[in-house]
Amino acid sequence: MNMEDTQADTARDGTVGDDGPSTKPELDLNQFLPYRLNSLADRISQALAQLYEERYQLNIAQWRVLAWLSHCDELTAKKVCAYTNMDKARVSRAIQALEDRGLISRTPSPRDQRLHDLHLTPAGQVLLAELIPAAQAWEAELVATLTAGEYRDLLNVMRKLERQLERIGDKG
Amino acid sequence: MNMEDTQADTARDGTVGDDGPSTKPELDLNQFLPYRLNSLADRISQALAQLYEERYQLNIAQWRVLAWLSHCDELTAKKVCAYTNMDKARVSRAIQALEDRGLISRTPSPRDQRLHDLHLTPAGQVLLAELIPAAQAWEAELVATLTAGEYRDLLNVMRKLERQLERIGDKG
DNA sequence: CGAGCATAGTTGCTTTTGAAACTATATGTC
DNA sequence: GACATATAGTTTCAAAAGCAACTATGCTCG
Repeated sequence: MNMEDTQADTARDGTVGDDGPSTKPELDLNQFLPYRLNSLADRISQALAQLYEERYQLNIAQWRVLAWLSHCDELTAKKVCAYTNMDKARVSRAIQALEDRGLISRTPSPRDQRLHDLHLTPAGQVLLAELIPAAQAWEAELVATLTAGEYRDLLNVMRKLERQLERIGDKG
Repeated sequence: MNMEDTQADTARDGTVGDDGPSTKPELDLNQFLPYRLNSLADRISQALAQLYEERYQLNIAQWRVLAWLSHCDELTAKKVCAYTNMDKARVSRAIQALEDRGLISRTPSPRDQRLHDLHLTPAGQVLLAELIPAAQAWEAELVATLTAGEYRDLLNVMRKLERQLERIGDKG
């Protein structure tokens, strides 16, 4: 943070002549949305993780499986992959860990033996009955300084970015 | 997505009597800001990464070091850690890789032999002269659907969240 | 000055992750 | 019905990441 004696910045307007005609490109990551968004999301994730990591020994993949299970009545590993954009190996390991701990059960689907239907066990339900309100309370505190309008606009803008991202990704 | 024959959902309003008085807590991750933000940031990062990974064989840590170097005249590994919230081992390895490729130089600071001042080599400058405009163009396309106001508001809200995050983190 | 503490950066080690190979089940075609 | 192909999920293996120990330098206070 000690910037008082950085003098090269005086050339920022490109008026220095001896370095060629094209102004040197600079990227201020603090003004660069992908970086800022990633940084913010990282910090939020890390802070929230304390809720489920320390208190319940869950990693983020396990937490996500449980959260999806809390409001999906039929869930498979495949669906978790699709919903969360996580690798199937990662999901597989998360599910296995949760099963080993007795938090979820895994039954082969009668319709298709390749699929395994996931369900919360009573123990899992108990855990979530504690964890979900805590997570919601934490989120409420996080957004406490936002007005209702700001919160709504934020979600709208995020939706816009998601759509635009798909559009960009499609055409390359 | 095939939900037409999931019948357990009929109990969603908590009117089922035999499962206790407290309504089952559900967490819809799609309405949960930490998840949504993380998901969006992940997708953006991943899409952007194609710019510097495929074309320039840079990973995200290396890209960040270069980007900071593009507008910091004095940079050390320590500062990169502070700015980017990355682990110092990760930063150290990124710096080493960049030096091995001749994109940056690393000179012990004359003031303090523990510090190493980082600088772009000409080769590094050439690379950035290509990469930075490409990254900025990509970002511009990403935010193309946002109005100026939406963009400004987004950054403002992100700043608010960052500040609130620190406040929450401080008190636990 | 010198002993003890702090700091910048590197290295070693363990865990986590992701890509790809693999298993087992299902489907489609002839 | 048999063969080719697709899909869900697991396992294996190599690369990446994080923690902690370590090195080297600098600082503080007696």
